[in-house]
Amino acid sequence: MSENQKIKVAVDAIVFGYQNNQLYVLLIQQKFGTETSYWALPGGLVQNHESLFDAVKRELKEETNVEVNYLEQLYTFGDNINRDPRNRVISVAYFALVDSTKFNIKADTDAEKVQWFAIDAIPTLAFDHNSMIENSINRLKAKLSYQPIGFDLLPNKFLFSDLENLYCTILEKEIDRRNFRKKMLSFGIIEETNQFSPTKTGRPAKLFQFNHQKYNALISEGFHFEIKFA
Amino acid sequence: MSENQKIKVAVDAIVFGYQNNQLYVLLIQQKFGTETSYWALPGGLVQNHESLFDAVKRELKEETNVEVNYLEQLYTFGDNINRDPRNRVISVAYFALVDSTKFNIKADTDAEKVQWFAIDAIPTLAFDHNSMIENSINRLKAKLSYQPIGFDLLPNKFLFSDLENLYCTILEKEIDRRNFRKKMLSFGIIEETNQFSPTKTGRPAKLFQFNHQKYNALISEGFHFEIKFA
DNA sequence: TACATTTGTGTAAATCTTACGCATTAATAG
DNA sequence: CTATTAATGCGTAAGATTTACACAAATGTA
Repeated sequence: MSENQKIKVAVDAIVFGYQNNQLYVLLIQQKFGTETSYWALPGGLVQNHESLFDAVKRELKEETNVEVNYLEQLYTFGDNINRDPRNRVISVAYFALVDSTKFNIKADTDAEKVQWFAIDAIPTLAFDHNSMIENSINRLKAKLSYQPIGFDLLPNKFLFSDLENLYCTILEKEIDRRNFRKKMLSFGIIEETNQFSPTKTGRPAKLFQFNHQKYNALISEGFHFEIKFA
Repeated sequence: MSENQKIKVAVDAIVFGYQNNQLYVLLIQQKFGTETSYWALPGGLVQNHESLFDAVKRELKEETNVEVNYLEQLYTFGDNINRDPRNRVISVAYFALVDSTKFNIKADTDAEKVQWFAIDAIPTLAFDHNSMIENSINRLKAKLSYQPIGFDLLPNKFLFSDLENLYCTILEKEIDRRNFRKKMLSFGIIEETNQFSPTKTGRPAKLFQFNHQKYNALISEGFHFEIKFA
């Protein structure tokens, strides 16, 4: 029983972005390794004296040049003991949300290519990365209803219609515009700016922004965000 | 950067039980290791060709003689790189719910002692196990409202008043008995048996049971359990 | 036989959710 | 410069859910 443990620990990041009414995932193609011909999630082995959290952030920066807004541990994949053909590797997956318009993704040290993939056009990936993504989409969907994380996918200032579309798109549901707006505003965590958007057509729209402080204050009073749809 | 990775992978189990209107956690005292004087969560290193899930179940069985009802991955603790003074160890924590009346806990191969501790009387534990427990209590509280997992802490057949007390105790809230019952029954996942309880005093109470099949059927139709309190 | 104790049940008020349509603003085309 | 198009912004009534609340029924015990 006490043979030496030879399990490797990796981290992987599922980074979501949102643009043009579509949800995207950030993928890379590795320079080295056994599966260089497949696209894969950014990630890699954890260093001996590095926290898991730091490891994901490092890998992301190194491989894609992205720095994240919202990062959360998703799940540790370690039940399929052959998930990586080289060694026994368990992977701690993190999921992240970013404003994808803000980044200049570029393949760096360890990656050959980096690219945003629309989530309904993801190819077959290395290892078990497809199922990791599945998994995190479910988490994202669930969280969207009970934590105000949609904002992390949007620019700082956004249109109400963008926010609404984001919810529609990700949850794959129709939403009543009036009820959505009423509910969202009722929390008091979104404030209007006095800027207007450069819309292409139709009545110009106010830009709104999420008020983190207000939200944190509410949270500490026991407030619980929740938004649902028919 | 590419020095050999020397990180060990462990699993730990936070096993909850419920008795006498109190929530309990199962703890052991280790026979070997650096922290034999502290109580600790059952757990240990994962074997090379064993899934994480199998590892927890094995450790639990070996150390405490408990086999679980409900087992779920909680979180992977790996940010505090000195959490175990011997080596860099990351631990994948699982949380479990059992009907504690059903088990005959006994210290086995690797454990010196095993004991249920009421959660408001937990001593200072080995490693970062206190915070793991904190963490899982929060998860338990949250889950209780949106998954019917309370039943896993109770015997197969239970009194409505037990179920109610369980919710009160864990959530630390007052609950209106009538509304609770009405709501719970409205889901149609609990059925009454025709047995009555051996209560010590007062009107005898019907025994109820959770109908797993019914619940699964509902789930696959998109049903979402949810029970909240003022 | 009355008392203590616990189970079992219904209803009205208040709150939250849903459904739904029209006026406003600006750009564009005629 | 006027009419058209496209999007924003707003309110109300009906329905559903949640909350608050009290008394009768069944048993054991003194």
